[in-house]
Amino acid sequence: MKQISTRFSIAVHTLSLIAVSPRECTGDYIAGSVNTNPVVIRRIMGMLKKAGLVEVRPGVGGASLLKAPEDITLLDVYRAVDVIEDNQLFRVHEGPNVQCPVGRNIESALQSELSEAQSAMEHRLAQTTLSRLIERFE
Amino acid sequence: MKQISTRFSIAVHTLSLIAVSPRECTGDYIAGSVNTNPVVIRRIMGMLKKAGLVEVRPGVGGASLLKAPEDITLLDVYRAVDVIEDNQLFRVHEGPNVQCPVGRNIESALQSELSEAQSAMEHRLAQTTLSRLIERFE
DNA sequence: ACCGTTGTAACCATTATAGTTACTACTCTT
DNA sequence: AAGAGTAGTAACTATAATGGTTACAACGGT
Repeated sequence: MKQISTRFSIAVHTLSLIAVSPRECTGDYIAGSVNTNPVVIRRIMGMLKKAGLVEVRPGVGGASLLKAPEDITLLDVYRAVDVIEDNQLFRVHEGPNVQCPVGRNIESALQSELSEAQSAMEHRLAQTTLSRLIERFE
Repeated sequence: MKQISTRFSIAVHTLSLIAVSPRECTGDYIAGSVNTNPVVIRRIMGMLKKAGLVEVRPGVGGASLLKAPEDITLLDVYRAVDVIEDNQLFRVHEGPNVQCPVGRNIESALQSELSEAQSAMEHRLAQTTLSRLIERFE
């Protein structure tokens, strides 16, 4: 199957780097640490900017956090990079046969359970802050 | 982003139908309830069979559960249909720069947090049984 | 004015998905 | 023995997300 995009892990990497690094972090520098193309980083930075997590100095270059690392959770990043469609982790097949009792009810019955499972995952993501992550490798 | 494949929800639909239906469930009948192509159902049935959840009578047709609905959880189904690759919900970017303290440590630091989040989701799936689901629409 | 940087658009190769057609193998019924 | 209906699979297709790439315009400091 498809997994959740590396956009998420790259975004966490990027934010960690900005938080930790003493020097100005340009897109190229970050790309060098992540080991990918600078455009990939710029795309992700655009999402992080839109989410209000970072600001970027255009022209001169360099990014900085808009929130303290203690106040950025993995859930914030996960949401910022728009990593699941329509905010629904599980996709449910559409148009089941409404003549059938199963077909008629499966969607709502499943959705509530799947939402619970998704929430459990996201709740756990919300418990890890960026500061907690970076303290492991400073 | 990509979401988790409808294979999962179709598999749950299929098992529910088998559990609920008084008549023999052929692939074509299930496909009619799910509203998809019979081959899609047969493929999923193959996975459910391999996981030991159902048995299918070849030739004559019809499927039946190999476990009681109380003993089949959503996690069992989710695992059976092989819905995430390598059993890792989150994909982490590969080959970060090991010269960089962030690049060197991000993978293991992230992996442990992401595994926790994934486990939280799967644990919640394990709490819902097929019987609990079907009692809502019998 | 120049240079390095950011912000995008456009394109491409790869991959998973889900539907479809087609064919073989199997079992029961007649 | 033959036929009808079903399961099992292979193969092909269209669609879409991903992640990398090139190219270029806009911006700001030296």
